[in-house]
Amino acid sequence: MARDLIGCLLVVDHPDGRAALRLVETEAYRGALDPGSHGYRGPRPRNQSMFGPPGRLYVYLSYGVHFCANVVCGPEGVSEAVLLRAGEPVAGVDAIRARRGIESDRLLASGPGRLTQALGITREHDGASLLRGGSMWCARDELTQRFQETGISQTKRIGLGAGRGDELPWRFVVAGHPFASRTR
DNA sequence: CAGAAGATCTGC
DNA sequence: CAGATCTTCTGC
Repeated sequence: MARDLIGCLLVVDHPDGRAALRLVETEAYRGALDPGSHGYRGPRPRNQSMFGPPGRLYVYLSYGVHFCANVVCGPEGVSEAVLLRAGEPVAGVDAIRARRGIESDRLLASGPGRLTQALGITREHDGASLLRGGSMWCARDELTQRFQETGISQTKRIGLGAGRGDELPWRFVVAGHPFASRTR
């Protein structure tokens, strides 16, 4: 699923206009099977939405500072999710730039915290549905298939400590894409 | 119950 | 490279 989301559009209708990113970097987190997942040790107040039905957002506060957004993928009770790590702005760039408060194009949504800030996603969007009828959704367009075929690299996930599944190749990124996050 | 670490980013 | 500062886990 994390791979399938590469090249998809993430669209958010915000009061100040619609913005969209083309996803270029994601990571898979596999719940109870994955010591790197927030769902590994079962439901908690913070991660409730991970255990809910699929097609919703799980948004959490990272390091007490930045929000990170996941798409919940597993059936109810199974906390599988895909962390959205980076995207290229394709619509609403002015609104995105205003929210980010920077000039550089490349840094607008290249990193999980930057991506949520770019789209105006906060903890209030935790549990929000990406299915029909909501104010945010995922979509494919004519370019999505190209991105899927252009070359998707698979690497270790970023920022995990040793023994937390840090060797697993569950990060997906469009090879060499300038809007991907830095690999540190 | 206190301390530490964590799916990060910015500015010094 | 330190700091910001929320949530969860571990050890005493």
